[in-house]
Amino acid sequence: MDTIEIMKISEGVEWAAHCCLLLDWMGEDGPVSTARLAAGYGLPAAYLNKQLQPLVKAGILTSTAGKKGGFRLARPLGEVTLMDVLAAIEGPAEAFQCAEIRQNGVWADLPASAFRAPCAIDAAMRGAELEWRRALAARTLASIQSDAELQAPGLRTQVREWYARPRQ
Amino acid sequence: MDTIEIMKISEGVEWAAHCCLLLDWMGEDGPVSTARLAAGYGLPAAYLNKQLQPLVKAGILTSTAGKKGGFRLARPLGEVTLMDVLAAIEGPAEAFQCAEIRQNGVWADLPASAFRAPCAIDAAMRGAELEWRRALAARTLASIQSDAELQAPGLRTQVREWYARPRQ
DNA sequence: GCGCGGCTACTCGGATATAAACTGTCCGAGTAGCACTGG
DNA sequence: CCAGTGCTACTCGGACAGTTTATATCCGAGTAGCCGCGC
Repeated sequence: MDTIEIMKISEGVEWAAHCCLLLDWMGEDGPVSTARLAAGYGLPAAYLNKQLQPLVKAGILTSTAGKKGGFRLARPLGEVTLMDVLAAIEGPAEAFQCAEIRQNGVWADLPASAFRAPCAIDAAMRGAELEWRRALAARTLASIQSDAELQAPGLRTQVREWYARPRQ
Repeated sequence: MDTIEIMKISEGVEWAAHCCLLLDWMGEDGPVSTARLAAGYGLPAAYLNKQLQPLVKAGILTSTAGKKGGFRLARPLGEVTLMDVLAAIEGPAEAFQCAEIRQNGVWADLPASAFRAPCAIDAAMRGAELEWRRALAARTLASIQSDAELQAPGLRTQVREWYARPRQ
C-alpha cells in the first residue's frame, strides 16, 4: 500500500459543509445536537463536535447548551461561502508560506533594495492560490445546496423523515 | 504563541523551485552538488537532497554521482511549470478528498441513482482547486526567473560570482 | 612519453530517528426542561 | 389551579491520548577523476 495523499485538507471541512447543509434542512426543528449530526453521517460524535467549534467562533453557527440544545445556523446559507468554512477550520493562513530562503546565502550580500520586491516564486504561488480562494469565496453553501437538491429532488423532506424516524 | 499555519504546502516546494532557478543560472558550469545548493540558501544539505530526489524521478532534474557530480536541469526552464514542481513533491493527489460521508447515514436508503452525480460539495471544491492548478500550470519557471531578473538586474552574474568565490 | 590500473574523494540514494500535526476520546461546567411542592 | 424551586438529563467546550505525516540526520553503494606505475 503506497497511496499518496499529501497536502491534504482536513476532513473537518467536508464534515462542516455537510452539517451546514443539513442544519438548513432541519432548521425549523430547532437545534440539532452533535450526536444526531454524527449519526446522520456515520461520524465520531465527539470529534465532529470538536470540528464544529471553530465554526461557532467564526460566527457561522450558534450553539446552545442544555437538554434540547445543539447547533443552529447563525445566518442563511446564502451568506456563507466555502471560503468561510475552510478559513474557519484550516485557519486564515495561506497554504504556501515563503520562507525567504533567498536571503540566507547567495543574496545575503545584495543591497536591501533587492528585497523590496517580493520573491518571484512567492508571488507566483500567491497568485495561483488567490485564484483558488476567489473561486471558493464565490461559491455560497446555498448554491451548493441547490445543486444537491437538483440532483436528488425531495432531499429536504427525505432528510427530515430520516431524522424523525426513531433510531434503533 | 498561537500562530496558525495549517494546510501547509511542504517547504520542499519552495526549495525545489529556487534550486531549479539556480541550476539554470549555473547551468554552464556543470552539475551542482547538494552541498553547494544548500550552502547557497542556508538549508540542511541532507534534507535538501531528499527533497530533490522526487524531481529526478519526475524528469525535471538529472543527477550524476561521482567526484564532480550533482544535479542538473533535465530540460529548459521554459518547459517546467510550477505545477510540475508541486506535483513532483506533494504528489498528484488533490488537496480535497471527498469521503462520500453522505452515503453513510441519512442517504443510505436512497436509490443508487442518487449517487450517480458526484457530491455537490466535492464538485465545488474540485472546481476551485482546478482553478488553482490551472494557474500553477500556466506559470513556467522561465517566466518566474524572468521576473526575478527584472527586479534585480545582473542576478545571474552575481550568483555565479558568489559561487565562484571560495567559501570560508 | 603514454596507457593502464588502482585508489581516493566525493556524489547520490535510501534507511533510520525525531518533532509536529492530525485524528480520536474522555470528562467536567453549565444550562434548559421538567417534575414536584406549596400556596 | 398556578407559581416557584430544586433536580435531572442532556448539551457543548476544552483537556487528554494515539496515530499518521512531515522534518531532519546518518551511513552505504557507486562513480568519476586522479595519481602512480609499468611499458
